[in-house]
Amino acid sequence: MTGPGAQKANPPRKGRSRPLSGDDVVRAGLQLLDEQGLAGLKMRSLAERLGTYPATVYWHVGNRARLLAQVVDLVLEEIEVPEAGRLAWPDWLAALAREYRRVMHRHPNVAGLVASQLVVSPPAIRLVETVLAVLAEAGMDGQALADAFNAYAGSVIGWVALELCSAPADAGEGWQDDFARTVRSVPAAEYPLIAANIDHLAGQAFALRWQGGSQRPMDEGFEAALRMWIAGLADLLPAPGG
Amino acid sequence: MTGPGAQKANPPRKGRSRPLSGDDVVRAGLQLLDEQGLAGLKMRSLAERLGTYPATVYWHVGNRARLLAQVVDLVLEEIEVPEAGRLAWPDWLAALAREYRRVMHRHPNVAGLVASQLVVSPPAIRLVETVLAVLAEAGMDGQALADAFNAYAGSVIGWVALELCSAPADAGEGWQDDFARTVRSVPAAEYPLIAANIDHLAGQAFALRWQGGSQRPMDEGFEAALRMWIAGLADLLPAPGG
DNA sequence: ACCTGAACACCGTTCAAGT
DNA sequence: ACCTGAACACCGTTCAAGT
Repeated sequence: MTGPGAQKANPPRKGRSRPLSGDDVVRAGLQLLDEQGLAGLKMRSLAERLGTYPATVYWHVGNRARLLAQVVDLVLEEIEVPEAGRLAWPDWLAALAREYRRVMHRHPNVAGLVASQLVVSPPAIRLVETVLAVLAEAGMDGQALADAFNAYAGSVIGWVALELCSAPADAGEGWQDDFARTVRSVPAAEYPLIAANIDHLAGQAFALRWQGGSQRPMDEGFEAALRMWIAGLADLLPAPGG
Repeated sequence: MTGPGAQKANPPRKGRSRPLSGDDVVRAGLQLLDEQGLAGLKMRSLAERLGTYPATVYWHVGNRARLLAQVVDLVLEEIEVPEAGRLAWPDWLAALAREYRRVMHRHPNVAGLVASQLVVSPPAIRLVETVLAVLAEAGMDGQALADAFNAYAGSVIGWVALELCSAPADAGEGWQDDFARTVRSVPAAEYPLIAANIDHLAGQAFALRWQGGSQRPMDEGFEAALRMWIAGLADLLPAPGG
């Protein structure tokens, strides 16, 4: 009765010769995350997209939390680490930060996951080692090295996660316009500096914008933050004469 | 049959004279979030704790997303802004960052929410104004002011969110020990710098730790990051001669 | 080893009705 | 205005069984 030509592909079925692999599932999960957001990445939807049943997805990835961790790893592997030795350490750290941000902008919904999970995974560890190598070359060592790494990594990852946060799913149509109006009409008496600089702040500053960084990238803001981090790192270096 | 003395308070009922207010609900929501985590903050649990029905909670706060936003605001209001004019701008910015972190450590599960939501709310805007005032006093203006604000705020909020991220709920008992062992035994051939500095990194550096900042605060790491941010901000200032 | 088919428990949300 | 009682839709997860 359920003959060929199922137009809607509603019953899970698909021309597949090779059996499904864990990698297939994770890759499809990333696609779904990119297209539909974190809430849209449902085990059921994923199964449907793969032409199987939920239990099959579970067989391959364990559960949703593990799937998300693997998706994060997949994205971290997209990061192309700058060549060592060709750049001075400030330029190298800047280049890696830009590359990290570039990859996260390709997968905006992953940025928050990186920041919210306690990831200890091969792709992450590999990145750590390369950053440590550069900081060590700059003259860092021991506790200072660890501190500098945490300061740099935490700033970059955290800042980009903040940039790429998204609007509440709850929000209706006119929501953005409403907020834009609200922000643009803050009372100058109460908030003189916001009012005086409103053209540089409205829609562009944290807590005063109504679009995530995916809709409206904060390119100049990131470059300024990058200058700040790099200049500040130089300050953490042991005195040259030391 | 269901006489008095319901020992378990299982059926929602509670001695309450005053009707429930929206604030009551939000405050109870924060309590639940602090005690049980984000996944534990369920509309049903919240209703039970308040001695009512889920629909009552919805009547007061709309839906879960709006509840979370209000909880964030409640926490932001705990922040005690340092007095203006008594501190030089670098010290004032450092004091505010420490105070922000202190409040977030009181409510570790809120730190990630601040970073993941596009909040535009009165408590947030008030904080923005005070930071802008200090940056302006330091000599910032216009686009540079906005950039410096974003660099500072994004770094502080992002870094603390990263520090306070939590372990996957999925993790079993021996999970932390397993990870500790894995990290402590990274092959020195592949990861020479991690191996060489393992005592300063294991359990303390991003991507190499197995506890969130709530279990193991990164006090020194934060102070180092703070030095980096402040020193870097000075670098963003217009030249004194300008 | 890999997949099917169906079910369970649970949670956000809503609705009609009460006071 | 504020609350009750019950229901709906949906989603993560599991289980027994197939090949």
